Amino acid sequence: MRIEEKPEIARLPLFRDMDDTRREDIFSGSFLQVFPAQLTLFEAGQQVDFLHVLVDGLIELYVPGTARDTTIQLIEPVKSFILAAAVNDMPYLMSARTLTSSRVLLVPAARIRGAIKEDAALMQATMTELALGYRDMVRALVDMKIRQSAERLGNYLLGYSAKHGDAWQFELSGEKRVLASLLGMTPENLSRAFGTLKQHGVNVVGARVRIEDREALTAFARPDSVPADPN
Amino acid sequence: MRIEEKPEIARLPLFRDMDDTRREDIFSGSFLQVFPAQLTLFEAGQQVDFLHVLVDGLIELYVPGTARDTTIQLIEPVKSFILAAAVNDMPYLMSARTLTSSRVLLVPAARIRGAIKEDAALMQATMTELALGYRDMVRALVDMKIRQSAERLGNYLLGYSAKHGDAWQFELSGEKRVLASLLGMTPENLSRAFGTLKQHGVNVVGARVRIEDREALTAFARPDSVPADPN
DNA sequence: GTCTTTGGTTGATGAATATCAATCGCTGGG
DNA sequence: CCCAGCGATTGATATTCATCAACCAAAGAC
Repeated sequence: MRIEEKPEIARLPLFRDMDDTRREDIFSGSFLQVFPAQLTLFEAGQQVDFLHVLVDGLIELYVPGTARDTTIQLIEPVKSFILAAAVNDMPYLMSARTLTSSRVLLVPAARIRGAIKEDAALMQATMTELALGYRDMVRALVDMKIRQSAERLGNYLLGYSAKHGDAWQFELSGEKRVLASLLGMTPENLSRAFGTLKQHGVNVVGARVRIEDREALTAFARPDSVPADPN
Repeated sequence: MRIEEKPEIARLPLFRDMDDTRREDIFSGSFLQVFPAQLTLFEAGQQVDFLHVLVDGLIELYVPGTARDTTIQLIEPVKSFILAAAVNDMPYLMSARTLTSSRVLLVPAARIRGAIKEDAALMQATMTELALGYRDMVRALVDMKIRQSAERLGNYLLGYSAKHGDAWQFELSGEKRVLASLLGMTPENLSRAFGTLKQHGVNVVGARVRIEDREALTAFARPDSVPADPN
């Protein structure tokens, strides 16, 4: 891959501050690949070969369970994922599949590990990313423990809005069943949760969500006092 | 603090592989402090000044909520904690309190950050710790999402056993109400969960737990196929 | 020793969520 | 056009869990 092709990748927090020639070196050993929708990229337990960067599309990270999978994170472009496994050469903890047709940059994990040792800025960025990921998981865990389903949905919508320039209306990406799994509820209860939120300033038609009364929604969902890093 | 005082600290995965003189340098700027039980060490949102290493005692990390706190992790000696916040100079995401009288090594965060830049082994160990912490949180989240309360308790007991040399009997550390909060249930339901586990090979008297039929417990609790890192 | 406190347990009840089943509505195929 | 298929929704019911209240048991105060 040539770096000029994807300046957005170079602008990712992970790669932004590192040495230019070293970044180009990393990218020269990487390749961009297109995957169709509903394709499993890797499975939990497998050996990690690549750090992944989603350039375009939508990816679901999930943990396969005997009865039913549970979604851990939805990855939207442009974002790197499974950094934790890649930098430590640990087996994948989760599986990943495309939800829509996606373009993914595959960066050989060994090359990343090598570059981290050489480049202080990359190392710092890696640690920051790992720490942010950790904090995200703590937030998700607390969310799951202290809030009930409609509140979790409300918080998700507020967070989604905040990540997209405080948009007051937007389209949900992916199927609602995936969102339900991400939020730790059944699809049936997600429907009912949307119903509950109607009384708190949220209007939903199909995948289109309108936050018509942000204040009411905020009062209902009681978001974290310390908001998540938007990145 | 002099390094000879606490060789166990030097043997922690985080510090084990780093340069000896640099480690001594870090420790020379640190100090060991004794805290009584039920003392808050720091609160969520505060500025991070120290990386903490629990030398002796028992620490609870929790997220304060409007209605009720939720316990995220119990720290047993010898173990470092809040590394993620310390290395990135982010505010604490959780609060910490002693559950018993505890001795804690306080390592100035700035000194750790400086040493990481200089010492490749320390850097590698830091990244590994961060990644392991991340994975622990993912596990806890999945546990919360896919298992019900008695199963979570069963898994906790199996994990505790595994961490302590596959002991088939042991004393629970800390109050049961804290364990209940850690496992995301009320104290009442923790009692009932122990009752349920009686039928699956677990005998409990007070804080003493005996796993009398590990196979039955395992069958009931269905632990992760990929077990957690014991460290 | 008895009393008081505190954490734990037990039982009764209600709320939240999952499950099961039926139906709706869109979309693609013929 | 009509129908088959699939995701979403709605309703009825079952399960899990929290809440509220009473009680128990161990530990400390006096």
